[in-house]
Amino acid sequence: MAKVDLKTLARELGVSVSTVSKALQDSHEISAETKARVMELAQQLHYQPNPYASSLRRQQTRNIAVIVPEVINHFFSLAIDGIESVAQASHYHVLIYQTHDSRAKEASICQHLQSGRTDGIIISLAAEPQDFTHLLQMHERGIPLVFFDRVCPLIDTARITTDDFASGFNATAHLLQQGAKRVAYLSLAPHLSIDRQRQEGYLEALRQQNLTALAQVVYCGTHETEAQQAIGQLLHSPHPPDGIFASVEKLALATYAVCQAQGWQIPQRLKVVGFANLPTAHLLNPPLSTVVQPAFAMGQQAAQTLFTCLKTRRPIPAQNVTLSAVLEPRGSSQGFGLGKTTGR
Amino acid sequence: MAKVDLKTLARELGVSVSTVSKALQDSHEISAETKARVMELAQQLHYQPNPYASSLRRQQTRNIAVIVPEVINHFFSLAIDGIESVAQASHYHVLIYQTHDSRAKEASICQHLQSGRTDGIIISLAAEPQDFTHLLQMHERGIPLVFFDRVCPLIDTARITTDDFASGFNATAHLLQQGAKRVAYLSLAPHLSIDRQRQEGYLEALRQQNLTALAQVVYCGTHETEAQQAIGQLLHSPHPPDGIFASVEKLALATYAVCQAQGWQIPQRLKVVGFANLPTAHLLNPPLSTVVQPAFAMGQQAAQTLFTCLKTRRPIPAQNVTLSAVLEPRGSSQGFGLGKTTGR
DNA sequence: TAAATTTACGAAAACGATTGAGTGAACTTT
DNA sequence: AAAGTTCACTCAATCGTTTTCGTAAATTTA
Repeated sequence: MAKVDLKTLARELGVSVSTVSKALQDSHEISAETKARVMELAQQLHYQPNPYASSLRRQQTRNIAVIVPEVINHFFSLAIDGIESVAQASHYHVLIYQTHDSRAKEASICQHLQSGRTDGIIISLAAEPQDFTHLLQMHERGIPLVFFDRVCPLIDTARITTDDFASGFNATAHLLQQGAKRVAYLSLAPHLSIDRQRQEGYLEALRQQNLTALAQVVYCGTHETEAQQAIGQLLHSPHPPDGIFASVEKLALATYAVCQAQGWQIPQRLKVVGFANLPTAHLLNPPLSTVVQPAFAMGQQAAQTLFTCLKTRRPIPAQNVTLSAVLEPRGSSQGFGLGKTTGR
Repeated sequence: MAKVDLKTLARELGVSVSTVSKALQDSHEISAETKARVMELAQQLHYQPNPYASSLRRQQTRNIAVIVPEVINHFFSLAIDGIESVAQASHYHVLIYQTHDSRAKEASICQHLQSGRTDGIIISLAAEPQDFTHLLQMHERGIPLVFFDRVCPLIDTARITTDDFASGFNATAHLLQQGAKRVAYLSLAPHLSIDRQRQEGYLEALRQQNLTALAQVVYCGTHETEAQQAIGQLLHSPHPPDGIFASVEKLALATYAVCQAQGWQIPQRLKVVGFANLPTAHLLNPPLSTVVQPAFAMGQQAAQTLFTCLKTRRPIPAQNVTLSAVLEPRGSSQGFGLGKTTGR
């Protein structure tokens, strides 16, 4: 089948290219009759306007970029799901990029996106120690930017997050309430916005119980094996913890793996709570107590924020949108004789 | 910061636009000295060619589309991971679309992609009963198409799959070997390529043990709650199974959920094997025996196939690439006194 | 040294859609 | 009925690159 463009339609109908173009955009300068004729032929020949010609002329692409550490993380794939849903409804197209938590990759991706390939960017930062020049550069170029979850504090734009401090506090308080005395905090990358805030919440919960002296923050990094090593060492330290608050899903699972390998009973010997969006949390052995972020809604929110600004051609306002995460207590943090936690 | 295009560079350097363009492409018609001057200024001003102008002229976009049922399925997110990795290395950009298993959405997405927004498409089909006209239309228009996992048998192009028949056979044989007598097959959508083949394998395994009479195929659909209902009914039928082979991850998890809710012990009362790419399979209660597909490699393979054809501007050859899935036996299918299955 | 070739660049026409300005004809208005 | 409006189009420039063709000058060849 040959390609069909405006010229094709125009020739076929015996009118000019501009008439066809305007008719398809329902312009008032075109008569109802002509519009109908144009529309019909367009339908019949399955005419689709070339988005690149259109982009070039209009200076907008209807593409957005989504940059995340990795798509195989349930939190991020849920967020992408949310973004994609809104995008499809708003007739935007979603480009996906992964940083694998590398700053260099993140920077390189941003570099490429300076070209105008997208109308805006939704990003959750890589864990690797950062300078933010690549982001600042984009911001200065006026490329609309929306952060979610792992945000950049230096750039004044929209930021969609959850209440990490409160979640950190609640998770830790819950562990203490269930009878844990020595709760350790597993950190992914200490300079990451979410990590810092969750850690602050954790520390505050300890402080309120005068347990600050027992605080223990363990840096685990982004690599599975390193994380397991760090956790293994923690369990074999002179004063091992009896509770663990994992700041991210990966670390909660690493804890399970280490405990399984070394025969530590959860929750008898070690109570565990972790941030996680696992669909299998309640099927684990034991069911994992989680802090669940509304990842899908965050994605939707981020996309919505971006699209409304794009539509009105206004720059993104510097606003923080905070959704709440919920603590779902399950078997992995269950204390004994101290009241119940629901099973599910 | 003002936008910088070829004209800017040309003006600044006192040469023509075409010279700059050619210099940046390292054309032989430009002297080494001029090239150097152009390159330097381009670097300095962070020049990025406008991809849409370029696409328009060159008739290729360096975008590809990936259409999957949903990104929050570990199999698909792993595949996307693989695709994105190859794409980034090959300087392609990846557009993501979800069908949520709806034929209408799939058709609508395909309709939009006729516009030339992408150079090619990688797709895994929606589960909903299909006619394939939207796919045939794209194929006729000459849009390069690569299928993975859920393929379309009617279109002669590249198909990346796993050996579903063998996997179905092995999974079923394993259940029988572990002592199950009555193995049921949980089907997602009977007209789906993968479902049919896995079912064939299942039936063949029963046949070899003269158990064809006990075959039981249960259609569960794509909805979580419907699936759980169907499974619940199965367990309460006059002759309930003592083994279940779930054709997809979702159904394996639904089985767990139903068993947990109704107190059926796995594997004592019901042995379970399912296709799954869960990172938590070994942490479930009990650990889930899985058929694991090399999702990442499949994604890579699909992308690689597409890119090499795009590069050589040849149409996609009609080839089937079959990778093998591996059966990982765990606690959920463990028999007693009939030999061991490894733990992990 | 005249002719042929190479070198290094510029002019201009695409790619396909959008859009402001221009244009006859039909229709109002006074 | 002359002047002004509206209607329904067409013309042509434009978006930023790419690429073919043309052409002076420099270089090589006969």
